Order: sequence, then structure tokens, then C-alpha cells
Amino acid sequence: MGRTPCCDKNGLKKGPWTTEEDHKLTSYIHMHGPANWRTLPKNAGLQRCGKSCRLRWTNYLRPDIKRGRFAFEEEETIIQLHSILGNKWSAIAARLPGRTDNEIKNYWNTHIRKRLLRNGIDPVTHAPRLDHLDLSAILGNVLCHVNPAASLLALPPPPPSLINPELLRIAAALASLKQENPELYLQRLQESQLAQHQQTLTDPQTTPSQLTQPQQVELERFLELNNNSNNGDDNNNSGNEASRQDNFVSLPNDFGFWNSIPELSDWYYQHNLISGGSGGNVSNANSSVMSTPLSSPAQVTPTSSTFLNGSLSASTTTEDERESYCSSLLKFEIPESLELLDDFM
DNA sequence: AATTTAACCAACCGCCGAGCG
DNA sequence: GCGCTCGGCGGTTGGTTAAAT
Repeated sequence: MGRTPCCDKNGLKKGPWTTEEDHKLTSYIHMHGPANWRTLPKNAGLQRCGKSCRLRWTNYLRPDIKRGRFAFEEEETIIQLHSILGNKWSAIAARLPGRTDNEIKNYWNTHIRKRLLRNGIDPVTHAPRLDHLDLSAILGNVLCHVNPAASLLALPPPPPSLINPELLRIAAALASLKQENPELYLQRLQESQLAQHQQTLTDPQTTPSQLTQPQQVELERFLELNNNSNNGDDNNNSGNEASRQDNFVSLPNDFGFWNSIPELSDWYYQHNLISGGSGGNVSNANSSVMSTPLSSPAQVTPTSSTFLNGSLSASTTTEDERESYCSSLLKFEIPESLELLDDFM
């Protein structure tokens, strides 16, 4: 047996509320409290169903509702809670004073969800979207894994000579597999657990010459595509190096990553992707500086460590910074071992 | 200036579970 | 135990506004 409607819809008003209706509802609730929504509209002199009244009150008229833009901390909380609770908007709202479930849901769908998708993160599972994963993502995330700050960066790939050949070999093998057998490619990615592999990335004992000819071809194509896509993402700057630089602001490096790869940091410096310091020597971690693309060149951003400490204040954050932080918050967990993946090849 | 497109968000709809007779 | 009501929840819609063409 189907349920009867919550109220007789005949003659009842729908659509946006007028200020007069708001006033009637508010006055009534102030006098009698929000009880018995079914009889409330009649008693309050409203041509609305009780459900509509309740929604209007809880989502808009309630005095303790906080209006305006979500603070950075609130957004951070939403993401973290959503990763645990899923689409339990009311449960999430219960932990965000002054915010309604509807407001959080709307904000999630219009802002956070899109941002996660742009970052290649599945907003439902909070995991990377393997179906959208490409080699640039693989390499990029390997870099991210080595250095948490790298997830905040949008640096182009370093030259092949500065990347560990083993990693490139795997990337090239992945490229071949992806072309030849996309299903198996995805399967391998899922089965394999890429591990923390700093040495693999930077091992000076091996050289690019160990790559086979087809692998080198694949690699070059990949890097070319990656470079192109990086330029493409920067259409507004038209790939102009100067204007590109304008969009970078200082980001202190306190992860020691660049110290571990002096050649890499030199290369980035030489290509004006690292600002500050001297001659690209980033051996002094405290004084070394990396750059990250942001909306305003003049604006000094919080450090990556402040992002990671979650102490970034809402007043200082831009949309891009939030986006970057989302990436780091839900950062691709690099699976266990690169060798495991390699073994599949 | 006019039109189209995208973004935002208030409100609606249908389903569900708790509580009650 | 059953049927019904009510309040609550999550998904979706559609109107409004802003931005782009």
C-alpha cells in the first residue's frame, strides 16, 4: 500500500517563499515552537504543506544558520567527513555548526565534487579514478608520493635524464600495455600496489641508456604529451615563460625532497620553475623555495606545511589553493611497490 | 546590446524508519 | 503484527543570476 501524501496538495502554494510567508512562519514558530508540521501551516495562516514549512525553517529561517562562503576549515571538515560518512549530509551537517545538510550537499555538488573530479579523484570513493588515469598521472603521483609538497605543484615533468630509468621503463611498459590491452592495463594497475620508492626515482646508478628503443620512443611521446598538456592547461598564459612565471609564487620547501635530487632541482630552477635560492642549489632546505601556480603573483601563499597542518585560514585561501589542498588531502595513495607492478609486465 | 551558457542554490519529490494506536 | 502518520534524509529539479560569446 502506497503512502498517502504528507498533505493535501490541492490549493497549496509551491515555489519560492515570499517575505510575508517567511514572517508568518517565523512568528508562529517563535510563539509556538516548531511542532507538528502538518498542522502548523494552517495554524500559521500559510497556504503551504507542512513539509515545505519545515524545509524553509530548517534550511533558511532558523536563527542559528550561518550564511556565506564556507571557511577553509569547514571545507576540509566536509571532505574528511564525507570520506568517512559518504553522502550522509545530515550527519556531516551535525558536525558543522550553523550549516544545513542542504547547504553542505549543494556546496559539495557544485564545488568540492567538481574539484575532486578535476584532480582525478573519485568523489564517491575518494580514490583515484583509474579509468581516467594516464601516464602523466602515474609519474606525477610517484613524484607526489616521494614529496607530499609535490601534490601541491603543477610542475612539468623533468627531463628523462633526471628520472630513474627503472621508473621510466615501467611507465613505457604501461604505455604499451594501455594501448594494446586497456582492460589488462587497468587490471594491472589495480592489482599492483605501487610502493614508496624514492630510491627508484632517483637512483644514480642507472642510466637512461638502459631503456630499450621502443621504451624510449614511448617515453618521449609521453613526455611530449605531458609537456603539451601542461602548456595546454595554461592557455591563458599561452605557454609564455614570463607570464607563466608570473603565476608562480613562493612556496618554501621543507620536505627535503629537492635536496635529495639536486639535479632535478637544478633543472627546475634553470627553467624558472623554482624561484629564490641561488643557482638552483637547494641544498639549504630552510632557504630553498619552490614555486606553485596560483592565481595571484603578488600574493604570498601559506607554506605547504601550513596546508598540511590544516592551519590555513579561510581569509587567505583562494579557489586554487583549496583545489590544491583537496589534492593533498585526498592524495593518491601510491600502492606498495613499483616492482610489483613491474612484475606484471 | 542581445543571446547563450554555466553556476548556484532554494525548493520539491519520493523514500525510509521510528513511533503510535 | 499491522497499518498509518510524521519527521527526516538524499537525490533531483528548475528558477535566478553571472559570465561568456
